Amino acid sequence: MKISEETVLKVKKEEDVEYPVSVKRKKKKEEIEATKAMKLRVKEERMAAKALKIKMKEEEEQQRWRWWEEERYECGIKWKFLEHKGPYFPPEYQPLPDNVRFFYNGEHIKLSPATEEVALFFAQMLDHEYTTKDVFRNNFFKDWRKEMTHDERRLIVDLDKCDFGELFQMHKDKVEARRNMSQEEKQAVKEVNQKILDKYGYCILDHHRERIGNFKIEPPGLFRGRGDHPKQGLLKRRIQPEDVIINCSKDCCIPKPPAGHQWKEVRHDNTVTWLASWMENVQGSIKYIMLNANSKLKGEKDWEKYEVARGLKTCVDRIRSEYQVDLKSKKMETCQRAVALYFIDKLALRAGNEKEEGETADTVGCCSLRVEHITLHEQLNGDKCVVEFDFLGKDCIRYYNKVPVTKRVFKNLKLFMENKQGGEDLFDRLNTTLLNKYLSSLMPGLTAKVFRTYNASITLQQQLRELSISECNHIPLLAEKLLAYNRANRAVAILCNHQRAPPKTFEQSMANLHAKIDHRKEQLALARSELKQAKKEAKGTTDDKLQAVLERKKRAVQRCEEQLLRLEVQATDREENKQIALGTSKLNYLDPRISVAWCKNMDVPLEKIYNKTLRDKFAWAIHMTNPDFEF
DNA sequence: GCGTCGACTTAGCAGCGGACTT
DNA sequence: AAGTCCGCTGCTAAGTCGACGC
Repeated sequence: MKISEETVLKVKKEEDVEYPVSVKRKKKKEEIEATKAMKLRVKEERMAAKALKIKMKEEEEQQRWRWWEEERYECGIKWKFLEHKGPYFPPEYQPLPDNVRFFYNGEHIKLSPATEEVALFFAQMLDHEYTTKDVFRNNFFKDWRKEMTHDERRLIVDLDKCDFGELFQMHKDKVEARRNMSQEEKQAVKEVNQKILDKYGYCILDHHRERIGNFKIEPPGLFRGRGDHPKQGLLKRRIQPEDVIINCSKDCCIPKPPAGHQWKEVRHDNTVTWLASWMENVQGSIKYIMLNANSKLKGEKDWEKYEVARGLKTCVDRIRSEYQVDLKSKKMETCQRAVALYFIDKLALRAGNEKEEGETADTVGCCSLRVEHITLHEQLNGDKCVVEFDFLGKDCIRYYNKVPVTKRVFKNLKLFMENKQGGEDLFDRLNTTLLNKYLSSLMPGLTAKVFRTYNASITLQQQLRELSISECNHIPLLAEKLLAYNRANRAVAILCNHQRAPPKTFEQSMANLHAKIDHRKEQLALARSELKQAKKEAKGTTDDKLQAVLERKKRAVQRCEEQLLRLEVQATDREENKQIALGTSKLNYLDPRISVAWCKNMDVPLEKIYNKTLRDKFAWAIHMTNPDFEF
């Protein structure tokens, strides 16, 4: 500290030394030359980097498999050749050093490796809210005891008497150490990861190298369910090669299991898209290794999904009038089906499959709605026949909405709720199978979720049309066009109830942005007064210098105005987006061709809307879409 | 018909790293 | 050069929906 202060003083002193004017000038000139040269160099480097980027992009584009220009395989066949290296397994557990101790009831206990590993899973989560929940703690403790040796199990009988403090500290230290790694160390880690990716991250599918989505076996740990999950805290077992089924071509180089191990099975099923699978022990479901979203297999399916949704566009009117008629049906099943479909269509609710009680958190969709999830209001805030929805949907995200409905729907709902307790099903004669059977009879491929895709995409298209007509008198800036796009996107996200927790730093970053805006406003005021002054001085003269100054000041004001507008637009966008997640709809619900066509029409670079991942995923749409595309 | 299984899509979040600011 | 911020990516849980077996 002291040294640096002295240095600063010294430097300052040197600056103060009086040189003869000529020397000063020369020095100044040299400095200017040096900075000029440096700026040039930086500029050149940037240009070179840019050129390289463009070249890489072109090369990548050349190599891209244009599967959408090829003929499709016969129904059900997903590939003709598939070769891969099998999944990547997480590293084996490394027992703790002796100086990291576990205490039970104040007494140091050396745990067996298996017990210790599970203890560490818990210790690592101690700063998480999970570990304070009874269900989590009880589940963890139950499963932990299963891993213990006979003696450990006899001794360790109360989780509250366990002291994981040193394990927790070690974990925190490790996180800290990782954060503080030097550039070289970080680089080394990066290279190791790259090697793993190069080896395990790709497969060969019908002569093309395709990226695998999740090529890593999920590491063991404690199950983190969402919401009030009855199984939270249970031990998620370590997966061994003996648990894994490999799927690949008969005539390919069969992946080798890790040394000393064997696969559960190697099969050659080209009617499925997965490369490997295993059974997960917490829920008993099957997990898969599959291809990346930019692959042919995923892309073709995605394209098909949007084509089905577009198919709905041509018959949605017919379907709507049909369920309007069905609302009056005497048959309970038909009547309930009509109301459910009305909700699915109007509110973009999910289908709502039945779930096994006690196995998962208590969430519902349309068909599984219970009486307690809706409240009927004959009159609410000036609207008649209002249905108030309040339930937990997928991922325990709350759906809360007050919706005016038709008299008929309202009357039907009253009927469905008659003589029922809150915990009973609203649609007791309906389930998703029944609903989907009916839907597929109306149009091939039509299911409940198609309505979500259809309504999301059609909403985007309509909103883009409405919002892109500029309300102001100037040519819209890029930022304003993007705000319009985001608003259209947001309308969809709200429809589909795609929420997010407000970012932890939201208030702070908002305040920062407003401070920036205020600063910019001051600058603008200053620029304006300077412009006024310049105008005054230039008035009546033809002095070139003064005219040039005037022009410069004019431009400065304009620049300031634009920057201010850009910041204000950004603030609006961010504020409106506080609790809304745009990503999910962009990724899963919005036909990319709508966005691509809009970008072309509005002269907006696609990169402003889609990041690299999305551009790769939607390469098919980017290639085939003309500006006149209509969903 | 009904329940279960299997395959595949949809979902939010944590952590990381690169861009941007100071 | 260091610090901050924010978008991207990976992760994996949680849905949908058809097939299959009884």
